[in-house]
Amino acid sequence: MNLKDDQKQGSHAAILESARDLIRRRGIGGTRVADVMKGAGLTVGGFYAHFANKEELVDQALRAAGRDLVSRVFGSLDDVPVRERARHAVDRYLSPAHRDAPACPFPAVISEIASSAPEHAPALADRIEALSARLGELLPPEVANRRALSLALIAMMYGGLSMARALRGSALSDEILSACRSFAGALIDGGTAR
Amino acid sequence: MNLKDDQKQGSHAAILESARDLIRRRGIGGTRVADVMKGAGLTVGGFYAHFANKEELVDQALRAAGRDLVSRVFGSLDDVPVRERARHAVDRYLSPAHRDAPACPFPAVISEIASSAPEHAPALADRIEALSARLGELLPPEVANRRALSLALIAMMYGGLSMARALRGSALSDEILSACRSFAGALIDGGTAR
DNA sequence: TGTACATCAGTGAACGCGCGTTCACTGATGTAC
DNA sequence: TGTACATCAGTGAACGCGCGTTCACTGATGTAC
Repeated sequence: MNLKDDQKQGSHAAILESARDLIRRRGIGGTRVADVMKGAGLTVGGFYAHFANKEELVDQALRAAGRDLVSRVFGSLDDVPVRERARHAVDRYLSPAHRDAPACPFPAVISEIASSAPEHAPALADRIEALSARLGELLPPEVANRRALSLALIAMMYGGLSMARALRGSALSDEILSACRSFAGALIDGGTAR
Repeated sequence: MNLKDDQKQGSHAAILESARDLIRRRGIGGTRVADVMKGAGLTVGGFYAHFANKEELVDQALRAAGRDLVSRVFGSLDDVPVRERARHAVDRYLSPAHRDAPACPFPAVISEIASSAPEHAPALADRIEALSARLGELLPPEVANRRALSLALIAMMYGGLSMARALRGSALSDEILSACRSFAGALIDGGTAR
């Protein structure tokens, strides 16, 4: 592993990082290869020495961003009481802070996958499975139908965050986040009694 | 009102209808002006006699599609018992049939509004308000916090449908829809007891 | 150690294509007399 | 009623721009001897 290789590896990581950031903020269609490279401190031409094409970059960026989300929003909850962990994670995801500086790529990307980029559906499915498995672990111990509840919660979290992002700056945006936090909490707690 | 005017009005309506259909299926970015006109049985050039630009078309199409949704998915529930109406509407929205032939433009559009088409945010806000008002009316009479519950339900419906559409064709897609139907129902019924 | 050559990450201009928009033109409908 | 002209919805080719991709080139790093 010589200097050249180190350099190339570093560039590769920087390109991926830049892509993740842009995709989160602008979606797939809104992310330009030239901008990704600029964000990594490079110029367009070099891109194709790192990735076969934009599609490959997007796929890898989506998977990386999804992994990141699981560990950042749903991780480090060890010092939170067991039965409050899920609620904690949900509140974190549905916070105004997360709306404004999203760590989650899905809101910007799911509808594109549905309507114009079906080639990324497998990456999405993988990430949703991972997310739901993780959220399932966080649910209070008595919950029986963990998987179904996780999926429904993810739908509400994703849906609420997406709408809130689209309406950023309005009172309605905050209202949606808070309504979702409150009823997601009700589902988590109610779930313990069923 | 002569023949020419009739003709132009008819074309105008056909263009809007075609745009609504394409937007629902492909989103804003995926909808080409030329395709819209083709769908209306016309050619590109004539478009600008009807709309100032693509943006104006999209805005009007979104508003029309939203109105349509409210009346089609949340309408004609008169013969359903009062306390089952909301559940009925939610089930209809979250059905596989609606996933595959969407009457709802939001899944294809919300993330675009968030990331690259903020000019349509007002149209979206209007439609969400209308939807939540309508869903609020359908909730069982005892529900207190109608507005918050409506918003949370809309988030879950929208989120679930969007994910299901992106994953169309997989078992996970059906699973998400059914999980959302079930927990939306729990929220509606649980809401009556609170 | 020094010299000549090879490798290869990155540059930046150019290419091709798709798509929104423009515009000169057509032909059917409407109006004047 | 018929004829000449005006209007105007719609046509289709062309334009301009943005963006993904290509490619000849540069210059720094690595290798052979």
